[in-house]
Amino acid sequence: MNDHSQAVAEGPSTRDTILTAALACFTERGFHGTSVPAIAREAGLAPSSLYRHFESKEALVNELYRSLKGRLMSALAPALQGELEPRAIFRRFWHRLVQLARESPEVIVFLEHHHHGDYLDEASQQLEERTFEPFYAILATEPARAALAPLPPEATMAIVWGAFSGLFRAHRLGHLDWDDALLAETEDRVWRAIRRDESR
Amino acid sequence: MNDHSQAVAEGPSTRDTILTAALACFTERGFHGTSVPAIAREAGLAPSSLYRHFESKEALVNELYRSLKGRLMSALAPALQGELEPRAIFRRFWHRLVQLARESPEVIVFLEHHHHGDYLDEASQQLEERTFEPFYAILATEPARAALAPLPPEATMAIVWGAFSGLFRAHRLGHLDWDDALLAETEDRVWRAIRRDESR
Amino acid sequence: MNDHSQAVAEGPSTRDTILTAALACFTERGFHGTSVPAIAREAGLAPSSLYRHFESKEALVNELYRSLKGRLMSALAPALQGELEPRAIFRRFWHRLVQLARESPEVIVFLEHHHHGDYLDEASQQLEERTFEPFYAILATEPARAALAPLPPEATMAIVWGAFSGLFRAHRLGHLDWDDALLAETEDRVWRAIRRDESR
Amino acid sequence: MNDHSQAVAEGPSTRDTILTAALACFTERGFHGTSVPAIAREAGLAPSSLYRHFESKEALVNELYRSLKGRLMSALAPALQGELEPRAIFRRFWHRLVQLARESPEVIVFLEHHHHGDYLDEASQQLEERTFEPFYAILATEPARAALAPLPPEATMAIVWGAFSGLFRAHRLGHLDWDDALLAETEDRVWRAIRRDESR
DNA sequence: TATGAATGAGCATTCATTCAT
DNA sequence: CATGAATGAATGCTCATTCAT
Repeated sequence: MNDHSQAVAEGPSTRDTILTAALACFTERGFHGTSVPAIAREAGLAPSSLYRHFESKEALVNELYRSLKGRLMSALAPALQGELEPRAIFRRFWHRLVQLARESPEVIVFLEHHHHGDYLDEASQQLEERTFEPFYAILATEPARAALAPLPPEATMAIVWGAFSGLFRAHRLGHLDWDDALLAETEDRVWRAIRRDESR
Repeated sequence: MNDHSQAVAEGPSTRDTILTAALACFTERGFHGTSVPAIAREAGLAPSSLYRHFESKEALVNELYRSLKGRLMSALAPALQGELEPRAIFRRFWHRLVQLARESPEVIVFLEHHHHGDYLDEASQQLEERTFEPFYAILATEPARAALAPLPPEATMAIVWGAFSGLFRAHRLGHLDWDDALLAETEDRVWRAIRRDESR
Repeated sequence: MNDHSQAVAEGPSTRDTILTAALACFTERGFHGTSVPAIAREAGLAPSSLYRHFESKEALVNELYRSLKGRLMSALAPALQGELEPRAIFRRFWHRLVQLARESPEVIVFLEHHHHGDYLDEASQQLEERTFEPFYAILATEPARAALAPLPPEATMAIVWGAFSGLFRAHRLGHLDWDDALLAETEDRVWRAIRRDESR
Repeated sequence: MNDHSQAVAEGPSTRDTILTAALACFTERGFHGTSVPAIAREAGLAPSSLYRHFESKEALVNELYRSLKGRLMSALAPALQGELEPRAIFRRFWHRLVQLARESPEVIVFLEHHHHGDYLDEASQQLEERTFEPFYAILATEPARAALAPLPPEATMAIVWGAFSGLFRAHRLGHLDWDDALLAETEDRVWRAIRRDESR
């Protein structure tokens, strides 16, 4: 059951320690504001040791970026499972998003801070494009078109994500207490922005 | 008419040249990603010459930050002049915002990118808080409370600014053509998000 | 007469100080064995100051290489002026070479040590090819062909330069006192190696 | 016939693999230009594994240096066996040298490149001095003194080795095709440089 | 025997800044 | 006012080496 014969309580791998440290640093100060020694310090390693695990600082952000995009995508994916009625999908989408933001706010902060840096490689940039692909696919379906305002899909997504991001930031800065009531209320509000007028 | 006795066609002051160059650099690569030599190059000066006009790189961002916050604030201020009916205020607010984003997108990009960097001094941070003060004041008035959804003012502002910011970013990335029709449509959409249900 | 109105006794330019320091270091330890801080120390500067004068360590070696190749070439050039009889040319060639080796042995050491390093750029490598061009041209003339052994020109040059280089090295290591007598004797000896048998 | 009881087809020992890899690297880039990881890569080992076989990078060059000096010395030794007439000795000496250069050019390149590096230890440096000892001994004998030009023995050796080295380098760079004819011709030429005038 | 992990020292280079001119 | 020269500090990264496994 374990690759050792004894059930040792293994701590996180060095690699993961570094990723966690890097996430903290990049989130707080951005890519250029974070030095490799700073990450190493946070991880409790010598700077040179980072290079056994990552080829370069750039390779490190990219790895992190992809990993967090992955977490975002898999957090959102279940929103498309179950009842496919637009209103329900949106509700699940918003709830998943808020849940992720509550559990792992650094994921959101990092991703908001790091899209389109020139240090992101091709793979990361392509991933960026693909993040919302399944949702764009849904937006193109007939039921969705019937339920939603006749906006370009990108505009719809921009409003939703933008509103979420604005609320998240206000919460982060302590301006807003994002409790369940507010969560429900804002979800409803954003839905009103994007739904077709006569719809529920 | 001129501060010199002769009517010389003066270009922008060196100081302004530097600010413009710095805006371009900071907007593209962020504070930590921008070096003083890079700004100097953009401004057509020697790096050392910058220090005749600004005490340090930090002083420069702060000055720039305040100047651009000022531009944002004075772009929005007229939204509060004239008819004070909430719907109308919001319409003017949104239109002013989009107009600024069209004319000087760097202002928006810079401000979105640079709030809450640790290089911002006390004055800048206080300015950040005060940006929307007059609008928060309006939100507190009776007519506004009657017209708008019963959200915390910060939530209302977060939704509005967030949606705008999301649309702006999509436009910047070429995902969205933000023409007048879309401007009008999105304005209406965001209004629906924040208005009290039964209101227009 | 001077670019300043006063006849100031100017020391060598910083640039030249660096080149001299670099020559000493590269000669003693080679390119890879010489660190930029070492050169800076030798030049009495901070390491970072080197970069105001040279773009990189590589740019520095290349500059040095070209400069010393130039000194070698202009030391040898006069060997082709005056009487063009092969024996006389060779004598002048050898004397010039030895004179340079006596006055500036580092030039010879450096050039012997640094041809064909992978840090030499295109320009330097082309210069390497051209060093002996005028002498190859002479070797192709009728009088030279008549006076010299029927060897490929490259073989003739290889023997001459090789013998010189061997003697120079022995001298450097203290194995040989290269006085005028030995100079004359070795010149005669090398000539015997390359002359046509029946010639003087 | 084998040091194991079974007739296993053993490849070269790891130690030899390392020496071979190191030879290739040092020959191409010099001591300081070659990193331990580079040697390890060439040898198909992990860098740390080198230290099981050699105490340090310096110990490795020194071992290599001595081994190759040994190969040079034993390649030349037979030149002193058989007929001891100076002309014949020289001919065998030259032929042996060229043969070694053809079979194992890296030996020559390495030795030319690595005499007198400061990383050579006492033992290696003493070996350097002793390389040509038997030939210096011969040069001191009566028959040799009678047959050779009255040059200091070091000068004679310098001319011979230098000429060889020059020809070898020209060959390496592709400037010269060192076939048997040229071999014979150059041998004759160098002999003419060092023989006493009236001798054959 | 071989290796993966780790690290202190060092390297080439850039940066923000100062200062004499 | 503008600059060239200079520099201490720091950056991203590599290296030679050690050690536990």
